[in-house]
Amino acid sequence: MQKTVQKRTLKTRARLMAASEEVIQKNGYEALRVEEVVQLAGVAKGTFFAHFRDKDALMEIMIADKLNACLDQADDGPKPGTVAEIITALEPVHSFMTSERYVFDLLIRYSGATAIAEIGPIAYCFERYFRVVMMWLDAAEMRKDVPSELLAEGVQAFAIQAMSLRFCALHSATTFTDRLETYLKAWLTPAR
Amino acid sequence: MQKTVQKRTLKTRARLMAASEEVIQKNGYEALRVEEVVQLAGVAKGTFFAHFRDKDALMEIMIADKLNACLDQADDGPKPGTVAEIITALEPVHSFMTSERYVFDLLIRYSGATAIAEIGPIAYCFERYFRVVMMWLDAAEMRKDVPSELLAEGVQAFAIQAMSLRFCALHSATTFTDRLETYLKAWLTPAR
DNA sequence: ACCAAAAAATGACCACGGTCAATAATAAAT
DNA sequence: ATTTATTATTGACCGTGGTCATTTTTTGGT
Repeated sequence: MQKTVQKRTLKTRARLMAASEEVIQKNGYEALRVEEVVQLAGVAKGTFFAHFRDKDALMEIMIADKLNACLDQADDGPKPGTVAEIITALEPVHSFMTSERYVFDLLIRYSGATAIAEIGPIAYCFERYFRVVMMWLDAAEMRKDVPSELLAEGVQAFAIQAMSLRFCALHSATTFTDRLETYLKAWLTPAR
Repeated sequence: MQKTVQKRTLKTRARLMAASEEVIQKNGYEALRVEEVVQLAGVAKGTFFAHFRDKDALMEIMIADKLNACLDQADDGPKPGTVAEIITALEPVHSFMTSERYVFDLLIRYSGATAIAEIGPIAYCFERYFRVVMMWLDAAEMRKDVPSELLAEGVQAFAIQAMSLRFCALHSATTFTDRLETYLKAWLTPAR
């Protein structure tokens, strides 16, 4: 049982990803068509699906890539110590996550892995988001009656809630930042 | 400008909904095919789309229907006063929401209205969920440093988080109920 | 250099949601 | 009762994601 991977495989895959990147650059994520990608990459349709389980699998990779870049940015900057600073530090992340409705929906759908074996790139990003925030909280002046893992999970939950409402006309009176700040102050520094 | 609605319209619509109900009973929401519904209802495919904008629009209605029944149940029962009681009271609601991955995803996707004019049946359910919880919280012994609207929004955010993780193999060590209880205790009755 | 086996690529084909010009049924006007 | 305008239905057709038997390319052994 040998299972050599030919170098041509990597080349084809690279071509497909480059083509995808180009297509996304042009019209955004939602408008991406597999047909257009394979045509630009100069391969047959079947080849695409030999490299990616389905269209979503490609999207997961492309979106997680960008999201990781945003998380790098958040990770490299100065450690935020207050709620306002945390929100500012996460701004690029949240901004990308809500850049397209399609992107947000896909992120939510793949935020948890369905099976242990296949923790996807997006689930990994959420894990990273969680860890980054938890580290910040550990060093910051926040409530100490509950472990910081719990606090970080809560930050994630509230961020998702605030982002959801960003798409919602009913609640657009309050801005995303204001809403998230209200949530996080109440969550991280309760008065009682 | 007259716009009479023929009675045959109502009849056709009722047939379509009855057929949908039957199909869903048989194989669940995800497996529903428009073709199967129209065949069972004895109408052409085009007729379906004259009655519902798209497949999702039908799903919204069918799912919101069931969800409203669950909310009725929660609303009619005795008012819960503690975190544990609140979770118990909401159990039928959460149970239905996570009965199928497909259902949960659709709920999240339509939880907020995209435009004021078209607040859909699912967005309405979420509004209802929020109001029911807020009323309970008003009468319960919870933190009073923030308004109960905020508390209720938080409960919703945490419930969604806990439900998301229910689908996630990585976090399946903790049960849904335990996790939600941990969240809500920390949110509603912080020690400081 | 040649051959057999494994890996990769191909494109015709299918499933399914959704559209629309054409047709049929109904209601309103005379 | 007949005509006209409005509303509802039809089904052939399309776009797009995804499949799979077949063909082409690569690899390793001799």
